[in-house]
Amino acid sequence: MPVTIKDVARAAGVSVSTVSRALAGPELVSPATRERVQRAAAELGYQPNRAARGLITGRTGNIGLIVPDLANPFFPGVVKGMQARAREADFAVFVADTDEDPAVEVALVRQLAKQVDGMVIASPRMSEDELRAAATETPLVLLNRRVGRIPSVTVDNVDGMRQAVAHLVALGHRRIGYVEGPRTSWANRERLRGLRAAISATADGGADVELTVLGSFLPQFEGGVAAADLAVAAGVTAVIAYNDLVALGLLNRFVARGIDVPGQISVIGCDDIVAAAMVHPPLTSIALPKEQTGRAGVDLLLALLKNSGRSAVSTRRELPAHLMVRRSTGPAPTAPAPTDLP
Amino acid sequence: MPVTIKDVARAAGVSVSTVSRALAGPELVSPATRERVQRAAAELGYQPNRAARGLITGRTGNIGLIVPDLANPFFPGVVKGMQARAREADFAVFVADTDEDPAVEVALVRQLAKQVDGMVIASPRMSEDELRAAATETPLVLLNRRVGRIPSVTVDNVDGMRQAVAHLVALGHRRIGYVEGPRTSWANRERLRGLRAAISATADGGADVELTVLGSFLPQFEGGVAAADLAVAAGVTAVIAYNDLVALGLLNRFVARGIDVPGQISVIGCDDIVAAAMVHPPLTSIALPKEQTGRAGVDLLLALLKNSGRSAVSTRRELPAHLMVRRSTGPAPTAPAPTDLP
DNA sequence: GGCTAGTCTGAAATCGTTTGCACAACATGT
DNA sequence: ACATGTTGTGCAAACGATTTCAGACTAGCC
Repeated sequence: MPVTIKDVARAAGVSVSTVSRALAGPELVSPATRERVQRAAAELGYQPNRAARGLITGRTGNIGLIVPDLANPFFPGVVKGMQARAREADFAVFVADTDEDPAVEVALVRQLAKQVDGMVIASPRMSEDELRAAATETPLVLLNRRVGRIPSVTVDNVDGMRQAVAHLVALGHRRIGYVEGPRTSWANRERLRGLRAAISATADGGADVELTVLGSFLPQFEGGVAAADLAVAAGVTAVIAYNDLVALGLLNRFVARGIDVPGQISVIGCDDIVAAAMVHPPLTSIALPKEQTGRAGVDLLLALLKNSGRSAVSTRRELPAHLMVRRSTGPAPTAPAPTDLP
Repeated sequence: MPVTIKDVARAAGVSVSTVSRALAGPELVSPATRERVQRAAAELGYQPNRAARGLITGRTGNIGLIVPDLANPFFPGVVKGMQARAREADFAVFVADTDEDPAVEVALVRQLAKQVDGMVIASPRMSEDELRAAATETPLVLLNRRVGRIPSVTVDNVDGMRQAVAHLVALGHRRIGYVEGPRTSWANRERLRGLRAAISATADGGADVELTVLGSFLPQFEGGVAAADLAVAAGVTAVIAYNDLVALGLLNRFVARGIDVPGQISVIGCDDIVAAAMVHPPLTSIALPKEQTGRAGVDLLLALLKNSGRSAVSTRRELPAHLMVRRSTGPAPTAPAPTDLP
């Protein structure tokens, strides 16, 4: 029932090899036959059988994406970007979710590797060695993380933090808290580094800005809820959270305790997930270009596949972050720090 | 480099046919050789080449999932469920996002159909005829929608609404609003139907409960923001929204206008997305079993594939909904309706 | 012991495509 | 005219599995 290359060959009055060539490399056949073949193929609605092609070329036409948790609103954006770009290049995308479990992650990479030409993996959890090992087995692009010479797409966390700090300092904040995510997270370390750099880059060399690091906490809503009280106890006037989920947890707990945001304490998140704009007050957040991250990941992977293993020309992409200022940040309170509140 | 069936055959001292049989149907070979072959396969780490298998069997081992918008937090849950169930059955899942565009949807179904053995589609937008047509071309399971005899997984929206109405009525509410989603959405019609049924099922036959239908609105945050003022103007004491995104929009606008929730007006959403529990006040919502929906979708599809087209035994699954009561609903205000407020 | 039935196994065909090789046709340079 | 390239095309061999068919062997029965 399905139309094969033979049908096209018969219809065009040529051999199957000619059909194959006419459709693959336009240079390999005469213009006349190419035309004839292409018309025949179009008329019959011919679609090459991917299994057959894959069998001989050794390629699947698929790429894999591994994310720790699809329910984290950061990732759907990335998936969308990947989809779009992959479709343009006639690739299909397998998405796999590891439920934040590094063991599952490793197993999944193994399993998926057989079914795809390469994979993009957003994995804060896997160890560097495991990643390096995986990278030797299959073309690999890392998202939001750098390990050795493995191609990666990252966001300029340091600059994002610079913007956040500049914003807070301009508002008069001098006692800033940072709620850490998982210590093993590359992004977490990077953000902390950026934070410190940003502070020492302020007007007075950062002398009068005090940074309190809290954590680490789970990168989820509950983590933020748990961290909120510590932030209050620490007497900071502004908190920057590892990500938006944590920031929402903070916000939630502050409201529950009757602490005014941003009147008494300002909150900044990271990722700019959709929910950030939906809460009250709307959350100021460091926006990461999610879709672009996905697209760039595919781009790098495609380049990698083209060079079939040798390191691509541009093996790293760093994307800009930018601060979305909303209502959860405001002037620092002049009154005593919220320590002595209910 | 990769280990093929030949390698296993050589290692086990048998022919490739025997290896194939030993691994596929344990009954087809003698226990002794089966044992030998299986050990050899395990030792070599043999993984059958899916392209080769697909070429001869005509199956890909993949299934497709089409969703309107991955950024809608309802879907990641569904994806997770599908993933999990599909992996158990040794299938891989292609996920495609249509950006809420019915045209893209149709094109995508066509394209994807060639690459998968069947697909699960959550499509409020495609027309019934298009869906019927698609169903003849490839095994298909519908999510949250029923069309003719196409297998489907739905949630008991009617019962969900019954619970919501019972909850509100018990709290003393008599003037209830419903914010409609897209009129073309099957789920929207179903929910409205359930709502009406639930009201006429109340103690007094629904005589003193008044339902105001508002809309329709986009099934997104902005839709809720837009609907909020209408709800206030209509003088209802409780609003049920088409989904949680809309409900969050309502909540947001109410807070912005200084209207107390649930003091002056109660809000109920639908879907129970993660963000529902993260806002203030936490949103009462009709929870749909997202992961289970995904799993059930795969189950039905697998059954469909086994019967290779003929209608499966159980061609429909209806899953229960249940109301998650949180803080956005409370006793109806005894004071005059909020109409005459700022 | 010979015939039949049953159980296991292997050889070979097959799926639809790509690609190395050979060959034909024709143009080019001498 | 002949060797030499160049260009376009077809034949046939892969790729790695499944599956049909037939053969080998064992066992059972008269």
